[in-house]
Amino acid sequence: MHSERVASRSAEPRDPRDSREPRNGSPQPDAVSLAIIEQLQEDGRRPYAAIGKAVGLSEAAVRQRVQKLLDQGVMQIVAVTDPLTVGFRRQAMVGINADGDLEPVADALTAMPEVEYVVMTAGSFDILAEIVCEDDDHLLDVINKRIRVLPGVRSTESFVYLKLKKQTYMWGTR
Amino acid sequence: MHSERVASRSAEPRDPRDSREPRNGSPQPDAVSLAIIEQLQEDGRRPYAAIGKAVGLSEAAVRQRVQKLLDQGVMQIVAVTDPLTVGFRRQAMVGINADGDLEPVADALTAMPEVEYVVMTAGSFDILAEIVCEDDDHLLDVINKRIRVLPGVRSTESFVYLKLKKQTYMWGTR
DNA sequence: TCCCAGTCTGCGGATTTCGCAGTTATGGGA
DNA sequence: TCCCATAACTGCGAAATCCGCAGACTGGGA
Repeated sequence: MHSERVASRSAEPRDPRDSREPRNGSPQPDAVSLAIIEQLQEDGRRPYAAIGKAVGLSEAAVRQRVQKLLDQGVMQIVAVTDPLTVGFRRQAMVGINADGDLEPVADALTAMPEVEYVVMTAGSFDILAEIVCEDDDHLLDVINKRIRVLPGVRSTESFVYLKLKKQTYMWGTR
Repeated sequence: MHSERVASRSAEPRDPRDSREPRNGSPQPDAVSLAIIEQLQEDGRRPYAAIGKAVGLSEAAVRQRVQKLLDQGVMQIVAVTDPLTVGFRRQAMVGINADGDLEPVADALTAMPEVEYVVMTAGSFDILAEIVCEDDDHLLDVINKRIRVLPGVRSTESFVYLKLKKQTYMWGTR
């Protein structure tokens, strides 16, 4: 039954456009690793043997690949919740405009524990940051006293969450 | 096998104001369950026995509570990645303004596989939606042909992702 | 007081994880 | 082309974990 071995490594094209991605040294996962990630996006606790059966590898091989993906930071296996249902009362997306290099601003945001998500964007905001707080006072404090005073920050605009409708991590499976 | 459940939580079928819930089924997990969630936010594969030691319960009790949290849709255990590092080339946040009831618009967005995140907000956008696509054409198609034509949608504004700086799921631990 | 539903504990048996040694494939370099 | 170093995969036994179940405990409500 080895007639159909999955092209496991560099035998496969691995996408011609991946020439630039030298950023953090984390290479593009190949097709098999993507399949493993998909399995774990469906159920983060799925046994390695079951994953192996699905992607055509032995249990040990899956285990080694998962460990490598975790070590490289390509993937994390975690519990996710809707913060609004577990005690956090105020959540907001904040659009930020800043002068000059955005990196220091983004790094400062990243360092804040209330900030869960930071992304640099093209468009009328330079940075989007998602904030999770316990109440209005807390939220106001973070935005007003900690974000708006960061060097370079020119303006902010806040979008307070009213209801989370969808939160998926299964983009690979469609 | 494992619990194949977990998946079908996207549309949030539960009404937040539902009246009948015995005790623990409430939208507010108790302190012990929150502690369990925190453990699993650090490592989604942490053994039940280790969690039990950390929160002061037996292995079996932890297992039962985790299963209930999963069944209730309070929490999911999944693999998360930065889509930009695993093959998806274009990602964007889209701010949407619409007329009248926003629910149908939000539901339509929720039904789209490229839409990973939908939240109704207060502020100059009514809805924020995060979109994951394979390339520019795909992204344009989703925004232009599928979102902007939804009944009630008045306008959209897109923020294309340049670099994801932070993505955390450990708000509980601080 | 009795009953009931919900939760916890303890405990085997089944399953999974883990570490390791051996084998195979890949990519250069001489 | 040959050969070696590295990386990846497999198989397997031991240890750890998961899982289902039965019994005990608890806090209301009738």
